[in-house]
Amino acid sequence: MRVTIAEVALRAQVSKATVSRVLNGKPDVDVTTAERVRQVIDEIGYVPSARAVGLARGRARTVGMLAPSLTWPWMGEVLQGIVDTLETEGYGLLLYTVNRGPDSLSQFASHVSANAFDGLLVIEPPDTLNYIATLYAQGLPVVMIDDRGSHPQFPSVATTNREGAQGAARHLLAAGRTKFAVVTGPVQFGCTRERLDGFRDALAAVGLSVDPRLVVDGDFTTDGGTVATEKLLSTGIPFDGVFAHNDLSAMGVLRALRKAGRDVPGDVSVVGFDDVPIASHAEPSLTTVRQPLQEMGVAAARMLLSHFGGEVLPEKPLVLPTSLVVRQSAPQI
Amino acid sequence: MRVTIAEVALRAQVSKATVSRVLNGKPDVDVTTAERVRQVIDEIGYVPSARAVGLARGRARTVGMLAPSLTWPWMGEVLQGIVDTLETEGYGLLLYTVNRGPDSLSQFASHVSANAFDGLLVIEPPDTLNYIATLYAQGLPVVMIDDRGSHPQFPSVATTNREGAQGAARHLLAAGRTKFAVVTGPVQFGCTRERLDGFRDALAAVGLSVDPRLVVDGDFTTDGGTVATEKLLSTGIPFDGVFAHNDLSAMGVLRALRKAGRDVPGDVSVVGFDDVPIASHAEPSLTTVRQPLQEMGVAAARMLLSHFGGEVLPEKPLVLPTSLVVRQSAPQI
DNA sequence: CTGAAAGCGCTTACAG
DNA sequence: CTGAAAGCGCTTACAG
Repeated sequence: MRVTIAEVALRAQVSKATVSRVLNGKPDVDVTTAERVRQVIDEIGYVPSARAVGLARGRARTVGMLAPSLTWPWMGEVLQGIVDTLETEGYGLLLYTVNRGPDSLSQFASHVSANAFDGLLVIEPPDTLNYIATLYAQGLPVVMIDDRGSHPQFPSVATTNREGAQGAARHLLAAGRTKFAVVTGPVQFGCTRERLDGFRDALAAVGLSVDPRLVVDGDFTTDGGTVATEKLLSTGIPFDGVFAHNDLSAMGVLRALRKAGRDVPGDVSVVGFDDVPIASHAEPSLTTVRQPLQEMGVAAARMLLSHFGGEVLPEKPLVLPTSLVVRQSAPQI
Repeated sequence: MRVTIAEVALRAQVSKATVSRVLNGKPDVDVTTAERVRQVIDEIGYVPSARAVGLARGRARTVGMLAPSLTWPWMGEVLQGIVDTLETEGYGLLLYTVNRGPDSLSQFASHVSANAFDGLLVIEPPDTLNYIATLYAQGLPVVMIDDRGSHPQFPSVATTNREGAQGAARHLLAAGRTKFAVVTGPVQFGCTRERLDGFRDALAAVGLSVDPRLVVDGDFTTDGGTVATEKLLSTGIPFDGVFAHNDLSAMGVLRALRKAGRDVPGDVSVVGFDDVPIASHAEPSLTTVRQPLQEMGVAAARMLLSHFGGEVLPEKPLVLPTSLVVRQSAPQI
């Protein structure tokens, strides 16, 4: 049988209200009474029912997390940051992915309506930005981890795509590279434009530019990176530095260059973006612009928690800086 | 303001009890009454409060998941299998990791006591087997995803470590390899023993064996694999096939062999275990024993769900078969 | 400082 | 077939 607050009240010879006060650290409880209640609680190992507390208070002390996929190489980092942060405050994390077609999303929607969680953390599943915006407008606290430069109209945590790309360009320049190629991310992503712009900006600052024929669309996959590189090679235009918009693409770039007999970094330097675990295991290991994924998860979770604590959610995105991780594919000179 | 069952009852001109009956598909409701209630529900978009339903019924329709780390390369696969399965049945997943020291676990314990979830899925965090066993003994439905051959005294899903290792051995034999080395997993793990035994068994069946000096302890990390391989090479004993007990180790093996000037698979064939995403991106790509991670997650979740449906949890582990994935590091001959 | 009572939003015997 | 009432296990004004 479950131990309830009534049992505690009975044994401590007080009312349930007083037990509740002690439990929640309310003021105006006699010190000795409080002590007695605490003893009883320890003795019988009482823990309040999460559901009953939630129902009475109207809050679940639970956060929902919406993620398009759990198998992406960097998702674990973000999740880990989130879970660690929430657990510290005693909050639970309800995990949703919506990759089982249309009724998948409607099921999620019903959990929202059922008030299953107090706030939502989201990594944008395809084509759900409007939906999320609606939820936010309806009063659900939402913080998005903006991995693709969507710049939503609600609170979010992002990273410095532009500055990160600038850093990549400067690093390649410092290594003496002058002829650049770019394998982009999906064109519809904001981060793709930002990374491209940043890269070009830094080159322009020293009077250089990227030959438009050496900017090839990728799709953030390894195979896409391979195909893109084959296209680059087939132009016959020489290049000695490649900036891939994510690490998976960069892996494909490495593979294609190897197949073509180009030495990395001897003939060509390669820089990726993300710093997923694979990056350090690549051959050669990958120089890349590190996204602070775990920190972004932590920041998003903190934002939501402090909102529950009474603070307003910031309108502007919280932007955490990238950093360049130098490895063999584009070594320091 | 939240729409409640009372509102529906009022508009449909019935009692809350009747609305509840319609909601839960109970028999003995007049067809036209039921229809009227359903219309009102649709009209005002009523969704029952998860907390209130949970409190009244004593069940949360939520499953807890305890995982030691979310950043392991294969964790995403397992999680994805679990979440997909639970979502299909409308169950939520509460995610816990307990890697913030001792109070981390006690916080989890209090969520257990608070009845925050109806059942627990677990990938064993270090030294928690007894604790989990206690929870199961106290009546919490538990299913463990046994990734390390712990063979717990409660329901679990596992894979064929022994047979998988046998397959690795046979594959190497078929490729004409005769002198074998092994980089093991942590010695205290059951799966390490099973993989070692299986490998030896298959060799013994054709009258071969592994030189004991060529069996080196690894620790399931890439660096551990590198160190182990350097030890193997320093023995001066020739070998032409390496079986690493997981893929991360195998990556380290590849790296060390490359550094030592040994060609893979020309001089040495290498086989790993797991088939994590990195495996296909290794250079050369890694032949490995595939663990059906996502399927194991699905199976564990299904087991729990059918238990909620009234079935008893099976005492024996559910064992899903491994399969050999042949890539360049140990090609088919 | 403390208790009785109402309320959170449902479900479930019990009557009819 | 349907409703009134009690109950799930808490919290929170309201009195005193």
